[in-house]
Amino acid sequence: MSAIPADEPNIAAAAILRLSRLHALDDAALATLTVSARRLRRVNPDNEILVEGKRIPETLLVLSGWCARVRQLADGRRQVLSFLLPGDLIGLCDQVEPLACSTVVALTPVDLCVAPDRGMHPDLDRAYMISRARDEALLMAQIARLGRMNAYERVMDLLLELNERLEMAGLAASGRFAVPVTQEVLADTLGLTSVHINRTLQLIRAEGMLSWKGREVVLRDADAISRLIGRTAPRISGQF
Amino acid sequence: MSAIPADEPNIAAAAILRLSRLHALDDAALATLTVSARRLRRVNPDNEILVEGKRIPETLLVLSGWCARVRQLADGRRQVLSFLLPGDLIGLCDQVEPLACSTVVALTPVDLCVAPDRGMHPDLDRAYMISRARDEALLMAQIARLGRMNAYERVMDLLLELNERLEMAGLAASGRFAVPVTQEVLADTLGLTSVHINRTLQLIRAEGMLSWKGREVVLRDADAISRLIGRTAPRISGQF
DNA sequence: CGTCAAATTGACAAGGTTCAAGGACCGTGG
DNA sequence: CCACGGTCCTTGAACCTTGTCAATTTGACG
Repeated sequence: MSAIPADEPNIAAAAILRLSRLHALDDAALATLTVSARRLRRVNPDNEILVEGKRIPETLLVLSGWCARVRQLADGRRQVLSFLLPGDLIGLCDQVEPLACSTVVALTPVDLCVAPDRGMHPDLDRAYMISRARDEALLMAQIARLGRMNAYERVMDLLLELNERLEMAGLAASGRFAVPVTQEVLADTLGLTSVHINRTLQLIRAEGMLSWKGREVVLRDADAISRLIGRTAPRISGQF
Repeated sequence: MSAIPADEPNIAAAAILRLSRLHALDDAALATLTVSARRLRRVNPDNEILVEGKRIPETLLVLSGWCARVRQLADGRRQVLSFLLPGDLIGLCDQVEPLACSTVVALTPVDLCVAPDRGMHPDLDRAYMISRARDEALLMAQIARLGRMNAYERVMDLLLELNERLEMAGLAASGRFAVPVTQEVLADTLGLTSVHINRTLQLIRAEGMLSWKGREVVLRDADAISRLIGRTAPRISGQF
């Protein structure tokens, strides 16, 4: 969590912070990450990073920007399965000939790098495993949201989740963070229409629990909101 | 896929068939599985096999019966995340101190055994990895169902998925299989009420695509239904 | 035959969608 | 610097899918 050379132009800072919080990384692992992050790849909004059914050439690490795993139905309806934020891994799996089971698309300008291979650093491997477990837990949380929460709860719950995840990457503090996506995307995430997302957000803002100006969100009292909607954050391993 | 001793009292047949279809298993792996399956554990309906947040002592293999991964909201609402069918693994993950991120409950009388440890047979390890990837794909399919399908499509899509999964374990043939759960459970799975599930099933039956007597379901023409609702089955690796 | 859970039905309410239009915002080019 | 164009946000009204509540029927089983 220390040992990141201060002179690095740290595009990777958020990603490294998140990974090192999943599992403490030794200097060698940090160095490898830093080196990997130098070879970065930029992807523009709406460009596909992975395509459903195609081979996964390598595991990628999100350094900055937001991506989404999406599934498209035959008639064009779209469902966002999950957001991929800085520090998240794309295409991580133990398959030999892995096929992507969902398309991954950039929602904002995104900086990626190829994630260091497994088997190089035990610490890094551990962080990968924990990351994968959290991914799965997020999918489950998403199922519960879509299946059993109303619009109000879905929005709140998602915002709380984003707050937690971004906080881990140092991208949120005291309930304040950027949500650089349109209400349309939120709608496709929460199984609602953008019209209804809009109305729900207005209701929440009117209640004063939330401010949302431009792309900046501020949750007034995350704990209170958690209690209000009865949220239980996913727990995977010891600390988190 | 052969080599299962014919004299075994084969409670484990379905599970072994499924696993061997995920990845061909050599005789040693089959033998190990067969031995593991001898020490079986019976769980009665509504009993919890894993509890959210508790440690996962060992990976289990479902031999017979249906289980469900469920998430309970604070006010009692319940969401079934996925069904666990014969041949499915419970608690499979690479964590060192893994915590269950969902409760697993028996829906019917269930026979389980402890799954052979990893690292014993390469074939078995591969089957495990593929199984885990499929699990994840099923979660994603579930998200798309809940987020972007209506009641009619949700029911159809779930039945098609169950047909495919049970077929792989030899428990479904030509669209015929048992669904040993109440409409209440289906409702908790599909994010609907049991009343609405009931009405939707009646509609589907009236259209003649489906018969559902007792706990026996018959899909008249699975391919036609697939096309009708624009279903695309999840693909993970080469064959499946 | 009685009992209990599960399935079914009806009437009504509500949450969310649809469609259509107007307004705010922002980068671009003249 | 301002006008233009596009995307996103916002709003209203009608509509429809699904939920709620409560009662009735069915079916399995002792």
